[in-house]
Amino acid sequence: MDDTKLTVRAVERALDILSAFTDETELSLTEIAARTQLHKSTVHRLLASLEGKDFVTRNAETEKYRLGFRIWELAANLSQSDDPAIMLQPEMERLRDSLGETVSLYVRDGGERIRIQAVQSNQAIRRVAPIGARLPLNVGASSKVLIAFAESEVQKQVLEALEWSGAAEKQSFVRQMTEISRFGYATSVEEREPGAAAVAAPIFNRGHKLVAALAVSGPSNRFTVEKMKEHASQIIEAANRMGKMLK
Amino acid sequence: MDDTKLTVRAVERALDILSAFTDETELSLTEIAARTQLHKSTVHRLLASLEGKDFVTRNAETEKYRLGFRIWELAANLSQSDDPAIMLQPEMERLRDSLGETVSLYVRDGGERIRIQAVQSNQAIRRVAPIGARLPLNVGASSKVLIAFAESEVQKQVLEALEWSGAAEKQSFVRQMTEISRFGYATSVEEREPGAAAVAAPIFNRGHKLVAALAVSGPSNRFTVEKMKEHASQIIEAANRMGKMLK
DNA sequence: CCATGCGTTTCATTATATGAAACCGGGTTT
DNA sequence: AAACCCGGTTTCATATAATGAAACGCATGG
Repeated sequence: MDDTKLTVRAVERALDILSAFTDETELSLTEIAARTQLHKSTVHRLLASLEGKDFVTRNAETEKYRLGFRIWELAANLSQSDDPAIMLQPEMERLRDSLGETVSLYVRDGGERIRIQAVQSNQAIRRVAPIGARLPLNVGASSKVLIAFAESEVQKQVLEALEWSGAAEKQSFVRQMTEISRFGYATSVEEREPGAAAVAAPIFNRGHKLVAALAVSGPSNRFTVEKMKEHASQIIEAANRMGKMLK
Repeated sequence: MDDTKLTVRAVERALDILSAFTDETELSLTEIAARTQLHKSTVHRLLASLEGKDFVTRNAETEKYRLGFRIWELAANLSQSDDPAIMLQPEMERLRDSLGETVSLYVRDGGERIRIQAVQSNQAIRRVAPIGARLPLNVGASSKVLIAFAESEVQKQVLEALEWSGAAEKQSFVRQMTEISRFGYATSVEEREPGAAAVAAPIFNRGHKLVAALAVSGPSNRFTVEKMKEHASQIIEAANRMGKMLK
């Protein structure tokens, strides 16, 4: 076992303990021990350290542990961050590393969608589209998302833009939209570019307003429909997390 | 050196690193090392652990470290807490342990103030007042705070209630109010109870609305005017932190 | 009164965190 | 270019410090 550890086990364990509080707001020592698969004694010591630094406190009534005020302090100094494109980048990289495909971020600007951030897949064959690119809003997974979750007014506009096309087209369009808003994500296969496929999910800010679409895209032979469905929930989760960062 | 350590040093250090981000949103490894008085190598290992668990990430541009999304996750699950009296209790205990005096929390209800939470000094001689007690709004440090930082309408009401008293009284009252709102805290010595003194600071929620007054009180011989002034900033800080927890 | 469950403490044993020093890469200066 | 500096990263010998089994204290309640 020489897979050189460049991390500190005790710290990782302590952080696991903190992470346990994503599910529950209050946990007893033994509950924590159970969740983290650590021995009581260890958890106790770790909790003592966390409590000493005010990362957790005990509810004097229930004797259980909960997150301490230091988390607030950190979170406070955190939300005032600046450029969303930069803020969201780390999370996008996480997703890229997890799925191995290019991840992009789009916003809607009138009848266009603009690619405001991207982290490239590091695989040999990959989709490329420059940051800042202005793309049509009528094709592509992210476009659909940006429409399906937009205010109804925007949707009306888009529908009117379809004026020239047949009633069947319109109907299909409407059905697609309802489906997307139902499942929470959209897919596209070779819509804008031959050989390219993508999944996209909406990003809502803390005020529940649609602000962007998060898209994962790759070559359609590698990025099959099954794979896309398989990854959808993960992408949606990432989008949710990202949304929480935006006010 | 047998002062039994029931804490884990590595963890404490890691938490110190996290705490460093209360001041700055972005720090480089060496900056952190300087602040925490730890050796580069150690910081590096600790940061690797923190990064692995997504408590910090690196801004891909600047190569510097910043807080990771796990902090958001935690903070998110944190803010939905329920009863302010319970939420704020740990922070009040901190203050009590630091100053050694009884800490109370008051809200205004019409022409009264209500004590909604308290953590007692553990010293022999101590001020006592039961939770839920409804007290007059015209005397006491916390009363003054609850008036001085209230909407002007409330202040007008209180002033009208002083109708019967002389113009000099009124003027003195107004001057006191402006002073309090200027310095951010109020004091009282033997106003409501002989032998008792108190300092109070306002608690504003995240919407900058006055929601409560935080008071520290003790016997006036022990809790002198000098001591009160000395502790004022600490009390104000605690009140600020507590306010951040309330939406 | 004895079981049960939880938090806390002790303690020997060894894994494991530590920090000095060396290393690496990329800028900047000479 | 060579030399230098300055971040970040890795290595490695050392003893420090984290570990977990077990025991303890202390409630609660069967």
